[in-house]
Amino acid sequence: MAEATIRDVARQAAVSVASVSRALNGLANVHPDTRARVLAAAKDLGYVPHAGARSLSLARTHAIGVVLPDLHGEFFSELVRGLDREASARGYHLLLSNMHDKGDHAAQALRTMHGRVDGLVIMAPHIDPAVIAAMLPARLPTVTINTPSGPGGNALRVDNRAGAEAMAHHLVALGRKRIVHIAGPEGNSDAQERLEGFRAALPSDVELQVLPGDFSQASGEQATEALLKAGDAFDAIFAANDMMALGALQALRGAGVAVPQEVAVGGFDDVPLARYLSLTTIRVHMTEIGSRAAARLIDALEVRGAEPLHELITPALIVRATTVTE
Amino acid sequence: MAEATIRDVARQAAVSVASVSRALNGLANVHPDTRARVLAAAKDLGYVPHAGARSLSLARTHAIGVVLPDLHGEFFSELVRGLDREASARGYHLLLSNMHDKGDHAAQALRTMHGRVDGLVIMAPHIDPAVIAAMLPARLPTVTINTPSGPGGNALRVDNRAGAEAMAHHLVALGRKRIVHIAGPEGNSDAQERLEGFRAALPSDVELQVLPGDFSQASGEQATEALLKAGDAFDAIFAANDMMALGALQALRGAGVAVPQEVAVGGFDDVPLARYLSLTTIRVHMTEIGSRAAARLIDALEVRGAEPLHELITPALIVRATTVTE
DNA sequence: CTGTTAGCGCTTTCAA
DNA sequence: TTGAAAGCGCTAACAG
Repeated sequence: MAEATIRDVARQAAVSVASVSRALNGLANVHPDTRARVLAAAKDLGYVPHAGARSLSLARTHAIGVVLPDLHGEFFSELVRGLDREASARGYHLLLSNMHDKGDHAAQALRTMHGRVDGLVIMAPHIDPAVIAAMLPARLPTVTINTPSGPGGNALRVDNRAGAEAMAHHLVALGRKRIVHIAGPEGNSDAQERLEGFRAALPSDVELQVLPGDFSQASGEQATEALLKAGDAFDAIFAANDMMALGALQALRGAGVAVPQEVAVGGFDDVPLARYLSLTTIRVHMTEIGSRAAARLIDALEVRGAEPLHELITPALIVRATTVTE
Repeated sequence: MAEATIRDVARQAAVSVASVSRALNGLANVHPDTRARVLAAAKDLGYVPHAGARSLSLARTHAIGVVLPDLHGEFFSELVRGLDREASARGYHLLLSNMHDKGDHAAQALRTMHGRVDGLVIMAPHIDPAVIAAMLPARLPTVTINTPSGPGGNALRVDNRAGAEAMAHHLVALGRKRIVHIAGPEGNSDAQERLEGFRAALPSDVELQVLPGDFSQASGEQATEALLKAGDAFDAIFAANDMMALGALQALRGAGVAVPQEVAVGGFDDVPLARYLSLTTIRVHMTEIGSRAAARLIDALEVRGAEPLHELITPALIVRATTVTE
């Protein structure tokens, strides 16, 4: 026996499919008796509406597509949690699609979302906005997260610049004069903005040395080890993200360098690990970003004439033991 | 102008919709010229197939539903990453649905998946399997993860018992005689199995004290503090998961108790934090579990006559600095 | 209040 | 090799 359809219910209740649809969807114009019969028949047959068919008919899926790069664990789950919280509260599902591969596979993934979702949340700090725009399935409402986009469309962005500035002011206020920045990957706009904001906020009497990194803990460790070997003097490290800062911390510890007495260390993101290890950092609340993104998208979907909006989220400086002693 | 449909393409290419369908899906029986015209027209119009309509027609969505409880961050992302890796490699999407609420909302979430997904991966260590079975949308292929299910249907389970036994043997081999177990939540089958396996593996000359916990770091910390206050002697703590073990560690450190000299500490899960903090634990590789679950489900979906299978995954003991000195 | 019917966009017999 | 048409399961006019 196949799944019961609306027609089976109609037959069993001896009414038309239209009445079943109306009864089940709680429309007003249904006689109580009819409704009762329909409900009974539906329960009897274990009828479950076919969401796919419903979507096709309504041109509404109540699902939102989520396209993410291969995020570090904590980031990923916090972001998805935020998205899910808002989405499910408002009756939407999440359709996930990691964008690990290069452009080609990603474009493919995006295309297959057409007709499955009502809108898209897309995060791509490492991809040219023009490329993204080109892949987008036509007029699908979209909100981007941390994408270096021009105007037009909804966008949520972390104010990396402001965050990095806050870190700069903090380190300078501590009297640090020879500061090292471990940068993120080249093409990454977050990384770029953090570096620029940091550099711009340093007074001229502070030396800044920039080392390459790739956001991985290992790269932070290596950069720091190289630094130590080179014998250059420095009194602070600001890594473009927490994982690299933790790597730096490890290298310093291994070399017997006192933190924060000799070298202060700051990161960016405030991953759970950072709190645990008392790392001074810039807090980026991914859960909140996720729910805001979902909220904005759903608003755009449901509220007619919702204006596209660019929202800049200012992250907060969290001072912990890697920059100050108690 | 609305989205181009297959009909627009047909008109533009001056062929029937059937030919468009055949051409676009790469069927053999299409004249090269026709195919070329269709491809040109499709590209010209920016045509993207409507996945929803396609699904309805094929009775195949190429999506798998994922129903999870509110997992701790690292768990969640690792599991989802594993699922996604396998799913996207085999051309499937993931439709997420967190099961935070009690049964009612969860059942609702499950129902709305009917007609949107081809199968379900469901994880619910805290819910009665009978309840789950009752909510399942009819004959939807399903694989359960760590669900205390009876036979029937696909199931992946971590061998909690074996893991806990390994920990017991390890602690006993270290000569520990007064061991404390901080347990997980009452209704949770993982927690239960870990306790049972642990208890069963301890020789009679070892004292075991069981304290309640709820898998949160705070509960591990509190339990340990209470223990210290009570003044009972103990030389090892085995927490039912890593987060509680970390809480215990913190409490011990705060009280100036030497780990592992005075008290050895073990956890369960091997979350990233555990590695970082050198916690002895039992490794549960969630990424692998995720991809295996997806693989099994897709096999069941695509391979005719794939036998339902119960797979027991044995986790490994990872010895680190909280139980042995180097 | 209820039933009939025409789609939603696509695939797939079945004939030609 | 192609086209016409039925149909996937549901909703929404439009008549009664």
